[in-house]
Amino acid sequence: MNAPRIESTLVSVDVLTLRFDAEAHTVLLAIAPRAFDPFAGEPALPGVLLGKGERLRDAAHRAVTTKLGLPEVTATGQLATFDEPSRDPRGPTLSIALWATLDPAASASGPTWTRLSDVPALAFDHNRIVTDCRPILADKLWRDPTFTAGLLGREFTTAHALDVTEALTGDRPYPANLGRTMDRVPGLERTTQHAAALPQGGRPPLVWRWTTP
Amino acid sequence: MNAPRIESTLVSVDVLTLRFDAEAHTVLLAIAPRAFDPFAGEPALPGVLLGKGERLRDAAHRAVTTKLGLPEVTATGQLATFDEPSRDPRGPTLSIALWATLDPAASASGPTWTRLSDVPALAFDHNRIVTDCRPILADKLWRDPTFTAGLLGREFTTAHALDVTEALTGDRPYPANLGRTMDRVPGLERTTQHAAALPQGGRPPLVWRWTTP
DNA sequence: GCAAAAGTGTTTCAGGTACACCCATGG
DNA sequence: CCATGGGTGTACCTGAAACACTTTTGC
Repeated sequence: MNAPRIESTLVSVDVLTLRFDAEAHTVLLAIAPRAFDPFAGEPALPGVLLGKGERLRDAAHRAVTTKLGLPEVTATGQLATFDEPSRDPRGPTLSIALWATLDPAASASGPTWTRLSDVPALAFDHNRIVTDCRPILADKLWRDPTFTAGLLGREFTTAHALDVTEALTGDRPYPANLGRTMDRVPGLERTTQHAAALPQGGRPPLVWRWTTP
Repeated sequence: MNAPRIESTLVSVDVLTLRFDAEAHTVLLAIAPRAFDPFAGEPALPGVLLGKGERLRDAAHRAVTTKLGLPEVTATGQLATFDEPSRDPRGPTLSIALWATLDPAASASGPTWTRLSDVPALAFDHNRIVTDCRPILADKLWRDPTFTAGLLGREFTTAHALDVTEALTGDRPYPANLGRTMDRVPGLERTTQHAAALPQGGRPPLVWRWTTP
C-alpha cells in the first residue's frame, strides 16, 4: 500500500423508481417518507449508502427493497452524479442517481406514486436530481432498450407506448409515427395480435413484444 | 445522526486530459507512469482519491496538477462512473471519469501525449475507461460549448476545427458543412479575420471566436 | 500559372412531422 | 350508424451529406 490515505466522501445511491400505470395512462415515480433525521417524515427518493465493494445496481435494489418495500426490480442504470458538498446537512456526500423500473403487472403498494410533472417538495436536493435527470430519462426512451423494456414490460400495446412517450417527453406523437419509430428499435417486434378493445370503444391496439428478454 | 454506519467504497477520480495539438493536427491524451504500486511505472490516466467534501472538478484539477505536472486546466466535466469491484487490486474502488481540457497555446511538457486511437496498454481498467468514454467525448463536440471551447481555445480557425472533429469522430467533414454546423453553435461567431496562410500554400482559413468567455 | 486548401452555392437524400383516409370496436 | 381511437399511406419540410465551382494563398 503506497497510495496516500485520504478520508473519502461517503457515496449515496439515490434511485428514480419508475412504474408505468396503464389505468392512469402515465409513468409514476416512487417516493417515501424518510424514517430518520435529517428530514424525518419528509418525502424523498429512496437512497442508501454504498457499501464497500457493493455494485451500484445492487445498492439500487437495496434502496428500492428497504425504503419502498417493493420486492422486484426489472432493470437499473446510471443517470448522473451530484457532488454539491452541502447537499446533505450531515456532511459532504456524493450522490449517484440511478433509474430503476418495476414490472407494470406486479403490485406496487407501499410507496407513494407521483407524476413526474407533479413531484412535491422533497428532502435534500432531490427535486434538483429529479429535474436534472428528467431529460436524460426522456432521451433513453426508445434508445436504451433495457430502460424501455423495463418500463413497458415484455409485451405492450401501441396505446401503452403512446402513454409512456407522452409522460416522459411531454407530447403525444401520432400513433402512425410512433409505430415507425418502434419498427426501428432493435429487439422489438410487431406481432399480429391485437389487445382487447377499450371500454369506450375504438380499434384494439397492436401488441408489441421484445425478441430478446 | 440516525443513519446506519457503513464502511464506504473509496472514490477515485480519473481524468481524460485532452489537448489540441495544432502542429500534429490532432487531439492528444495525457498519460503518466504510476509512481506507486500497484502498476508502478506503468502508464495510466492521472487519478486521485476524492477527499471528503472535495468537488469532482477540484479533484480533477488536483490529478492533473500532481500527476501530470501541468499548471492550467481550462475546463472539466463528468463522463461516467465505473463500479467493477475488482478494478483495483487493493480493494473495491469506484472510479468517476472526468474530462479536462488544456489551453492549446500553453506549454504541455511533462506527461506523455498519445493519440486517442493509439493508446498503449494502461494500468487498472484505464483502457476500458478510455474506450467507453470516447463516444461520449465525440458526442460533446459542438454540443457542449464548455468542452468545445476548452479544447479549441478562445479563438481558432476552420482548419483547427476540422482537425479536432476528425480526431474525435473519426472522419473529416467537408469544410463547408462544418462551417454551417458551427454557425448553429450558440456563443460561437464567425469573424471577418483570416489566419496566416499555411506553409504549403492554400487559402487562409477563417477565424472563429466565442462571444461568451 | 499551378497546386493546395478553404469558402459558396446547389443538388440530393434521409428522417421526422403532419394529415387525410381506412379499419375495428362499443354503444 | 355514429363516435372513438388505432393503422396505412402519403405529402411536406427540414437538416445533413455530397459535390461542382470559386477564391486566396505559396511556389
